[in-house]
Amino acid sequence: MTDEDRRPPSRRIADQLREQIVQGGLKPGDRLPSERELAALHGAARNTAREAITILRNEGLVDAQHGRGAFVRQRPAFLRLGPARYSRRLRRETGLSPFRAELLQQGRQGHVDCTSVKRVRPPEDVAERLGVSSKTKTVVERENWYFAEDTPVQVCWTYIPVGIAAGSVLARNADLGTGSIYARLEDQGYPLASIREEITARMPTPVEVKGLATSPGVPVIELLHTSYDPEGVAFEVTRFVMRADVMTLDYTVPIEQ
Amino acid sequence: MTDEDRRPPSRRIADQLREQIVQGGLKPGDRLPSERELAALHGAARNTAREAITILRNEGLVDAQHGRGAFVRQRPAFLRLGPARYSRRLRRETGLSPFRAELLQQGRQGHVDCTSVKRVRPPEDVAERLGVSSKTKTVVERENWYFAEDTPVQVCWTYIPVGIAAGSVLARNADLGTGSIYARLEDQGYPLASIREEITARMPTPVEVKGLATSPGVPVIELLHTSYDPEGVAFEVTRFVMRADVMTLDYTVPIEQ
DNA sequence: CAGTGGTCTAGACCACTCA
DNA sequence: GAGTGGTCTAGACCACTGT
Repeated sequence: MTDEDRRPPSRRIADQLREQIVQGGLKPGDRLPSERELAALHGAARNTAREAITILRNEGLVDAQHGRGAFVRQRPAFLRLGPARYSRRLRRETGLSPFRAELLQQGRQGHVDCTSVKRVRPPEDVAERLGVSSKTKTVVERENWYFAEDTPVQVCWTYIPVGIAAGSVLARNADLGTGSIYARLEDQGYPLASIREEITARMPTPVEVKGLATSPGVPVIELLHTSYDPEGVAFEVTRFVMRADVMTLDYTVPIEQ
Repeated sequence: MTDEDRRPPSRRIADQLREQIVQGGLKPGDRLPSERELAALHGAARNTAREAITILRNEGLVDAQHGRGAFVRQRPAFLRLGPARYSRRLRRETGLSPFRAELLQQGRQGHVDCTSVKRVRPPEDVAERLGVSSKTKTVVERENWYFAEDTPVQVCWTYIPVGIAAGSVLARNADLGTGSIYARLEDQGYPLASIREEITARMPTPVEVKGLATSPGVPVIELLHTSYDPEGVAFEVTRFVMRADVMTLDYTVPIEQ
């Protein structure tokens, strides 16, 4: 009656499949009926069955694979990133970068590829946070790709004022050594005292879909990180783009009275 | 040559429109050519032009309106939510809830609707954080809808152990009074000392699309908030679901040495 | 090879918006 | 009423995956 029948067929088919997924009749990893099967089953055209599956893909519930079928999406083990990864103690004890240290704590493995280091004009929002001009090449940009067990999970671009990076390994694409980037920034006279992180989410661009091996229906988290020294001077900004399906951010913050 | 021509027509049309959008030839709020116009323009079927627009919608770049056309999406003014909104000082000075206090600071207006208060069995993850059983009705659940200038921006479900809420206004759907929920929790002997927030993003469910008046192509941020008293006892958990297109989370966190 | 999803065509009717 | 997006049909060919 009522709503049930007013729904267009593609919605009805989608709703029915979704029901089976959330109820557990279709489990993560299970294959859905093929588009042609679904169409025959519901007395509809194949495009209509296809539209139903598209709806579920856009909700992130289903993952279609060319030539294989459409599958109930598996949520990979979640990575957690919290501010604890920036602590000097952790850096000293493990000698690792924040990302790898955090992964290690969770009993996982990962690596980071630095794909480019160059001097650039900073984006507007980065320039603002660093207090430098966005008109000229005032910063060093380092591009990094992060992998957990060989699957890409995030990209980032780190911006460091030229005055801080110049002459140090920070301005070159070379091994950053023990303790990674924050240890080198400390060497330059900028110990990390506090961070600001601004977070939002959006759909990935086509480039990001390719690079992060994600699929439509999976958003990305965009995080703008700023590092401050004990005097409150911003000395580094990083823009992260993370696969939302594998990432949880985790903040514990004292509340000022 | 090469890649340009191997792309299917729908992609080519989408890429071309995207180019115009990011270059600025098509500005936020501008109407795209109609599906029929696009089809004629490219010598393709209407469905092909439509597919191109669907691609852009799924990227969150375009918003289609039945009977009116497809428009380059306007990013509404961003709301910022930071931990500062939980400070007792702000609560005392304004007498407002964290949400309205934060909005006020940004020169904006909003309101909150509490749509239900009942005793329930807590979800697994909530029970875990509160240290209560998820088998029985150990918590009071309060559902709230948040509006900024009359547009819905987030929903949340707040869970308070029955032992803390019972007998107080927290267990009833009534005006919470000056300072709102955290003032009442303080009255009950639980002043807020620190918070933990766990953040991820995903596509909205159909119910959320309807309730938050968002459209496909706009993800939601899911935030699990836990409140701790000075002894580190968790006394309240809230699950937020926020429209990612209007929301930025903003954390400033000291780094432990 | 058969079966799958990816894409396209050329129509059709409906529901909505706006003048 | 004209124009828009929303949905559907019944075909077709391609590209990919598996056996």
